[in-house]
Amino acid sequence: MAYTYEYPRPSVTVDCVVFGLDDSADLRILLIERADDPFAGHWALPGGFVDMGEDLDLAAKRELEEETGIKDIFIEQLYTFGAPNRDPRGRVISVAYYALVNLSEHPIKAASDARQAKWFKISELPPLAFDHNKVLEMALERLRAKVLYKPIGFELLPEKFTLTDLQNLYETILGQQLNRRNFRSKILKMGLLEQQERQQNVPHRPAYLYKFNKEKYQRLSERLGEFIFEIRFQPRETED
Amino acid sequence: MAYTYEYPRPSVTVDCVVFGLDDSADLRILLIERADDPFAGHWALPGGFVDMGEDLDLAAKRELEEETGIKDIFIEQLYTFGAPNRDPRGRVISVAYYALVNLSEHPIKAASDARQAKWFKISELPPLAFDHNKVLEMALERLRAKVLYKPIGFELLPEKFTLTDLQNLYETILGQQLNRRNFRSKILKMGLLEQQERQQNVPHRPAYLYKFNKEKYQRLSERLGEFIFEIRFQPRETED
DNA sequence: TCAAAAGTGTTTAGTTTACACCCATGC
DNA sequence: GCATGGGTGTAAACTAAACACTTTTGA
Repeated sequence: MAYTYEYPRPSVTVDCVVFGLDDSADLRILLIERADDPFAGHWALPGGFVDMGEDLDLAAKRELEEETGIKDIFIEQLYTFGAPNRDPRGRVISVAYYALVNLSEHPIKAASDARQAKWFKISELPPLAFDHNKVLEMALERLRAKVLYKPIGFELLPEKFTLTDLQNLYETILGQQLNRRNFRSKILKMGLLEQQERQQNVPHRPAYLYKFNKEKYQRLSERLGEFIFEIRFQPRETED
Repeated sequence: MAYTYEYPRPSVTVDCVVFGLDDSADLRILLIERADDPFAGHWALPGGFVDMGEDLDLAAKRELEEETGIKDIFIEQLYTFGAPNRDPRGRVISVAYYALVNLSEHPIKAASDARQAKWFKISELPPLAFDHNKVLEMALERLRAKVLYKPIGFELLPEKFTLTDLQNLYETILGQQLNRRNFRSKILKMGLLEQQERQQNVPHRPAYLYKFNKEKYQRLSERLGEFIFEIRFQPRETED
């Protein structure tokens, strides 16, 4: 069956930049190996064509699940890329999303269509298909900026985590070391973390686990607007 | 001439939320009256179909100029709206932009195709065509959030402005009164404003005019990252 | 001389930074 | 008992908020 229109139309795709944190608190990105041309054999962001009648967000979630088995995660629209020649097949406009996932609780499955999916360290990325390097770049920027004023970092951690886990997360994403004492004070003073039981079986003093109280955050942010959650550390300027 | 594809394709449009400040520092939005169905006679955001081979940003700028005569302004992608039934003509995905313009220096021209364009006060908006109310809502949110940490407010002012103009702008956008003394200290301490000559012919003590030094801002923000420019006033919490 | 807005100094409270010592556990 | 991270108290520097008086101009 064919579809005919009076004016030419672009294709529309969705692409997802999926971030995860590995055991050593390194940031990773989920990529799939393309089976077909263009860019067969290259690594690319998971994604695909939007169905007619399908909402964009749903298309992003569907493609992600089809290609990697991952579902029920934090996902948000990033930006729409529409440079005329970004796809050699013709005019393809891509609505990009970024997603945050807890690596340990969302193992990737073999993709249904035999394309393999793999977590790459941010520091060891292969060259990507299409303009996906640019998309990824922008997603990283967004993540770094947003993590400073929205509590989205928790999406990368399991439900219960230690303050050290959380600090490692911020240090990884922001690419800077933070003072332990001050980090803890700042985070706890917000009153959004709930202390749980202690860790078990660690070869050192066991840390308390914490849960992020999302409901409380949402209640407060409705009442108070932005910046209930703000993590920022500006080292004091040293004299020249 | 007709275009035939193997799979159905959506149409892609761009829509622009254009903000301006009027003489009494009220925020206004530029709307056009639709000539044709759907929503003939209704007010809508300026916008239209993206040409094949045309970059999205360019499409937004082109449509804006065609419909309102406005060009060479600050414009940035906002969000892509793609709910399956947002347009009665079929599947239409709209990449929304928002723009900031200095109302006095960019008068609107009669639109080429006789549709009229008009500046509406934010508080006196008509019901809009399609999902444009939602788009506008999101643009406002973005503007309110972004003005706190990026110096985009200056785009709404003429090149030279008084500190009172600037303060009025922030009070309008944020919807809250600010302390004059603290506002001035904060803004001037950043070192990004350059004092010019004084106002003339005002029936009170003439204020100094200032220019925003964009180059200096860009240099600093490259070196120092986010938050060189930060306007925030949090009234101290009162005891209950 | 009056109205209207411009411009500034200072106190106080609160926050952020920087720093160093003790604690609990498994091996 | 020792290695490993966990946990905390506090002084000093800085920043933000709140407040009220003086200045300059045109009418």
